[in-house]
This record gives sequence, structure tokens and C-alpha cells, in this order.
Amino acid sequence: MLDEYRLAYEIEAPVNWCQALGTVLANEEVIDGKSEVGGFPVERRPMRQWMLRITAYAQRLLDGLDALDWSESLKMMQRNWIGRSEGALVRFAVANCPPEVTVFTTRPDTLFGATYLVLAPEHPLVDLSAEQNIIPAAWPAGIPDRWRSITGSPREAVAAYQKTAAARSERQRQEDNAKTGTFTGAYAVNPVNNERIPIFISDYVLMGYGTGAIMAVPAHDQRDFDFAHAMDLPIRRVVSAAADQPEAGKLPLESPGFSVNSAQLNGLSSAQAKTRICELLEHKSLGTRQINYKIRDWLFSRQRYWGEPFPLIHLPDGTTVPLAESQLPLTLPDVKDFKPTGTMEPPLFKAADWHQVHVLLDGPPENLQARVVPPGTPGAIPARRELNTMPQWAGSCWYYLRYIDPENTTRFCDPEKEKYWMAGGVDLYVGGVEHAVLHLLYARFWHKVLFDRGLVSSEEPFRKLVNQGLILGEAEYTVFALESGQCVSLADIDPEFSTQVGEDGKSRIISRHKSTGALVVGKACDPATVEKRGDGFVLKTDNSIQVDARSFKMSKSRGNVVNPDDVIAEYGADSLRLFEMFMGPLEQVKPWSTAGVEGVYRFLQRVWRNLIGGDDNVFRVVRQHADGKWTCHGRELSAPDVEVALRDAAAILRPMHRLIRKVTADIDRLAFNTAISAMMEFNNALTKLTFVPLDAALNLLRVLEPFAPHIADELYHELAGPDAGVSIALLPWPAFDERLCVDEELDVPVQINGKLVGRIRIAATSDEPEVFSAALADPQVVNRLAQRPIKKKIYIKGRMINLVV
RNA sequence: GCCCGGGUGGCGGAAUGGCAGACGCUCAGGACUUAAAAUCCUGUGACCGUUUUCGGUCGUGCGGGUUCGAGUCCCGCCCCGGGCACCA
Repeated sequence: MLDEYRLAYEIEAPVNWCQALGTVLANEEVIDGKSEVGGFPVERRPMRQWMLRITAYAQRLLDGLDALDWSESLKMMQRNWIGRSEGALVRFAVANCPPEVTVFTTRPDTLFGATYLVLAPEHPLVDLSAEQNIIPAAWPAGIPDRWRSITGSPREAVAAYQKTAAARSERQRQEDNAKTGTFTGAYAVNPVNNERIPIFISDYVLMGYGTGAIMAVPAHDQRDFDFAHAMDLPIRRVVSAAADQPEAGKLPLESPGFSVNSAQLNGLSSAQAKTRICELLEHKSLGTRQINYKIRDWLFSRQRYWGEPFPLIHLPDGTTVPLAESQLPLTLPDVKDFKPTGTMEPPLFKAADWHQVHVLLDGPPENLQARVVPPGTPGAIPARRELNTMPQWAGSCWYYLRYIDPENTTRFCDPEKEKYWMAGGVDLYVGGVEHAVLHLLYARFWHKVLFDRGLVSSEEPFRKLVNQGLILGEAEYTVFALESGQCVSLADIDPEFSTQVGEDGKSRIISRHKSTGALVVGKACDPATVEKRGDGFVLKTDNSIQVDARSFKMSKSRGNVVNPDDVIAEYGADSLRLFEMFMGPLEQVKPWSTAGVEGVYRFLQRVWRNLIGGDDNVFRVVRQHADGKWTCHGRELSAPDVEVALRDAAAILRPMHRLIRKVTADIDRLAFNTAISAMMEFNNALTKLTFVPLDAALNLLRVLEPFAPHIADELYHELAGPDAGVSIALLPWPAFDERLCVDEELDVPVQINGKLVGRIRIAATSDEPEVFSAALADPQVVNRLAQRPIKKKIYIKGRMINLVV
């Protein structure tokens, strides 16, 4: 319960029904009138469904974003979805008719410019079957013809328009911005100047937002402006862009300015006028300040088998009570057929022996619980289980909490463990941006509910969030051709491509020839047949033909899907994993490259060969024992070999410390690609050695382990033998010595006036005067200076010398 | 239209205001091989000159600016990707 309202409630309302999926969907799961999963058409249908009152948390979901370490774009998506807007409710009396029309406006300062009202076609005050509607029996005298959509009575005109509007899907409404509507025959009275203004209905006003009614200010709103033009309605300027001229700024002027033609508001800035008019309206009880949100309640039931069943029992008297706690958790029944029924009934409807039950009611009247008992139990009444199930988001709203304490049988999670792991939210959460207004919004909502009930210690679930970039399909080159087969340059076709799915199920890119308008069809071409020319790519055989080069989102119809199982089968899971991290920055969108996987696969093979030898079984890892003896694969090294081993150990010492430092720092900043480069460089250095010191080998494996765990552990066991322990993953992370990360001698570049002229070799310990004298002694530098006097000397320690002449 | 993110070789990308192009892919040449694959070595931003080992000029989407020094900071554009959009 929240403010006397249940957080979960059942309501009969128009919902998003998707026939292809056989279920209803939440608003968040519908994109441009199609299902988010699969892209199937979605229609509005009235159904009785469960809702969660996420709107009650709208403001807190908005406020909570500020402190989160999430990308600005992701926060923006949530802010847009929640859609807070500040404004006022204003009540308009209807002439000769008892009901009032209440409108929501974010621009109450333009009230004097309201020259008509518009109601959504579904608005209750124009519902012809309702007792209290505002439609008069006959048209008022002298109205223009174009105000009426059809000849006939106002009731007929309204009914006709409602019918056309209902036939247009939301998608059609969005695509067609032309303004249509009809006069209702009724007039409203503008409360600030008592002017009689006509009331229209039009589908540019949506029933689902605000009050479903607007005051139209055509001078300061593009949509109202368009409608006023279509209906020949008066346009009255009430805002000027400049304080000192009454007519500044072209109409429609939507940006704030200074009030004009607005009686007591004249001269005020739009912001001041808003405050003043709200005070006035509130004083006269004509309106109130109001904050509106776009977000709607969350439709939480689905007609699917695979989902958590609701622990609810419907009683014969029509009431619904929770299942007895002793009978939780409620699990799905075993069924043979779990497919959608093809009707609007959920699949569980078919499990009659599961949902038809007998129950006993326990507990106080305001908190009844239903306990399922065998039929024939004295006092038992017949009842029915809830047939809908929860959406897939239900589990993802709390799994991160359950992971903390998965074996707990009495609570969802031990409070002590919750405090330890969740202090301030999950430390780092990595996920796709496609969850922006789905999982990431829902989970925040649940978490706040749990917080309010004292069940979790933080108000937000995910403190830091990183969106990994989408992996696109392999780069493709597309050449366009006419139906005759003649190739057309990219420059000669309309840059707006569209995609068409052919009879074979494959999609093709099509466009039109710029001058002739003829159809051109895109066709993939081999990368070997194109070359770079200027900003783009052209055919090698005909340089006048430009081709399109880009990567596309993987999709079945395009046929560019890469299945990770196939990659694993060919290169192994380590290679796949490693390559995904090597491709580039985590958050960036990047194209797939099978040749690239080959590259990291070769790297792993080189590591293997460096450490335990290849087919030739030449073992190279050497270890020094406590008694000073050196062995390689159990054999003692000869004296000359010991010399070599000592030299190799000295050569690899500093690179090894640098490797550990680099990987440690890069993991911290999630720069996995550069961490892997560092390992590759180190491994290349190992290749040049005759003998690989054991600690260099083990440290490489230890830092490689998080990236390629299987091969790292395998090699570790090979090298460490019986002392290996369970896994390299359990060994502590290696330490590095900052002093051993710097070479004893450095090459420092020398610039004259910012231009590179040479480089000098200095000891790492050299101070500034020593460096300058070394630089000025360098023949190359002396030559380039050509006797010119030095005005300024700049030395950036260990990195750069710049001499200004 | 509004709001984010991004433009660096043939490609993916690297670079606390300090040697642009690390690392990998691709391609070319060489070694090994009867041969091929695999592997190893060398080269691989563009242009120009000596045509050798070398030297020069230009170069991080475009145009300006700050600075001894700019891929990096500032101002103005262009292009690409993503999100939102009849929400009053």
C-alpha cells in the first residue's frame, strides 16, 4: 500500500496486445507500434490486467538519477521516458452546459491567447453514450463550413470523426501530421477574459496525456498554429520576443519572451507571467499548479507459460486474495503444451487441475489469505488461481539481490550480507543500452519499494553503470546496380536507403537513382575488389563507381549474424572472450571481424609455445633454486646456459614490472583492449629470449587469467607442477615495483621550436642541467641550431626537450 | 526539430597538453619446406627527392584561436551513430 493505494492493482483498460507473441506488453516494450522483441504489430485492446503503480515513484525515479554514475545519455533516456512537465490545470466553463473542461498547459502565461479548446476524440465529455456530454442538438448559427467534418448534426459530426480517429492506429497518427478535426457545436468561456471560444475535437490531442484536453494558443504553439490555419481560427499574439517591442519574433513563437495583449500580465517575462497567472487562478479557484508525467503504470501480467505465476486466488465472490505464505513459493505446473492458446486466454488456462482449487480462508478480514486444500475438506470453497504470469523483467528486478544469498530458505537475502555487498548499490553494472527504459527502470522501481519497506539498505540498485557497445556484423561493401545490371555510383543515388525483404527472406538495400528515379539494388561485394579513393571506396575495375562501406546491426534477415558457439567451436572460448575485449573500448559500437579472432588465437598459441614449447618440445622456462642451481624442465643448465639465463632474466625484469602495472591500471579503468596489447608486447619480448624465467612466465599467466582463464590455468598447472594448488585464479594479484618500471637509460626527443630534430640518450637519473648539456652537445642538434641564440629551454622530465630560438 | 555520443592509416584501434599511428588485422618480401599450410624474420600513413643505409614535406572531419608545443583545450561549421518527438 502507498498513500492508501495498492502498488499492484487489476484494471480493465486498453492494453498493448500482440497477436504474434500471444500476450500483452508493457508500454516500454512497444517501439513505434511494434513489439520490442521480434518487431510484431501491437494493437490496443481492452483487457483486465495487473498493473504496478510505477507512476507513484516517478519523481523519485527522476531525482535518483542525479547521483548515479551512469552515462548522461542513459539518464536522459530515463528522464525523457518519465517525462516530467510543470504547468497548470485550468478550468473552462462550458457555455449553457453544466460540465467544465479542465485542460493541462505548461504555458499558463499564454492563457489570454487561447482562442479555442481541443478535446481528444475519446474524451468523456464528448462521449455520446454518456449522460453528461457537451454536444448540443443543433449547430449554433453562423459557423464556418470548414469547422464541420460532415454535414449533419453536431452529434453526427462528432460520431463520424470519432470513428475515423479510432480507425487510425497510433502509428498512422504519428506519420501523418496533417491536422484534422471537427467543431463540437459547444463553446467554452476563457476564465481570464470571459471570451466565448469554440470547442473542437481532434486526434492531435491524446487522451492518455494530461487531461485529454488542451487550450489552444495558435500564436505560440506549432500544432495549434497548424490547426488554426486548417480551421480558419483566430491567432492572437500574447508573447513578444523583445521587452520593448510588442511584435518581435515570428509566429508561432514557442520560445519564452514577454507578455503582450494579456491585461495585467503585460510586460512580464514568460516565467514571471506563469507565476502571476497561477497565483491568480488559484486565488479565484479557476485552476491549480500541476506537475505531469508521461510515464504510465507498468502493465505487469503476460499471457505466457514461462514466467513467475502470481500467488493469488480468485474467490467466487469476485474478490482476490493472496495465497497463504506457507504455500510459497508457488511454482508452475508441469504441462505438456505451454504454447500460447491462440486466444487471449493465458496458457495456464489449459492446466485446469492446477488452477481449479479448493481453499480455506485464514487471517483477519482485512488481511485474508487463501490456503489450498484437498477437495472435500470441511469448509473449503472452490476458487481459481490467477492464470497470468509475470513478465521476464520480474526476475531481473531482484536477481542481483538473490545472488548475494542464493541458498537462503527463509528470506530473499540476509540483511547483513545485503549491507556488505549492496552498500550504495552494485559497484559496477555492465549492460546493454537496450535496457534503458526497461530493466534499468523497473529494477530501480522495485529497489525503491524494497527500500521503503526496509528490506534493502540503499535507495538505488546500480551505482555505476557501463553500457557495452553493440557488436555489429562484419564490415560490408555494397555496390548499387540498376535492374539491367549496370552499376551506379553511390554519388548518383538517393542517400536515403531502405531495406526490403525479398522472397528468399534475405533483406536487400534499395534506393532510387538521383536523376532518373530508377530503382537501384545494393549487392555485397568482395573487399578485395574495392579500394580507397578520396573519402570513400570505389570499384578497382571502375574508379567512377563509388560503393557504400559500413557495418550493420546483426540480423537474421541480413544474414550477418555471428554465432558465438561456432566461434568457440573453432577458436575456443578464451579466444572469443579475449577478442571481444581486444576489439576496442568497452562502450563503443564496433564491427565484428573473424580475422581479428584469428589474431588473438595466434597470440594465445604464441604464449603456449613460449612457455612450454611447441611441437618440437623445446622447453624454455627456467627456474633458479634455493641452492643457486638453474633447471629447465628438471634438467640442470650448463654453465654457459646459466650465463644466458641470467642475461635473459635481467632483460625481462623491467618489462615484467611494467606489464603488471599496465594491466592492473587498465583493468581499473575498464580499458581491456590496451591491457591485452601490453600482454602481447610482453609475450613478443619473451619470444626474443632463449630462456624464460619462471616468475616472468607466472606473472604473465596471472594477469592473463581474467581474460583467458582456461589456457592460463592449463599453462599454470604445467609450469607449477605438484605445488600448483587448485587454480591460478586463487593466487594473489601480483605486485609491481614502481622503480623497476623505468629503464635505466632513456631516449629523449629534442625539438627546436616544437619541431623534432633528434633524440639523445640519457641516464634515467639525469637532472635538468645534465639533460640540456647533453642535448646541446648532440651534433644533430648543434647542426640544426645553426648558431641561433636560445630564448627558452623546456624540459618535460623523461619525455621531451624543446629549445625555442 | 530537440538532446546525447563520435569522426585518427586499407580495417579495428593506441596516445596524463609533450616522439601521432602502440597492439592486432590486411597486404608485400624473405627464411624453413620437394611443395603447400603452419611458424619465424623484415617492411607496410601520404607525397617528394636520392632511388641505398638516407633526407625532406604534409598528415588525427573542415575553418579559426590559445600555447614553446594541440589528435587532446576554446570558438564556429560539416558529417556519422543513437535517443526523443502531435506529450500541450
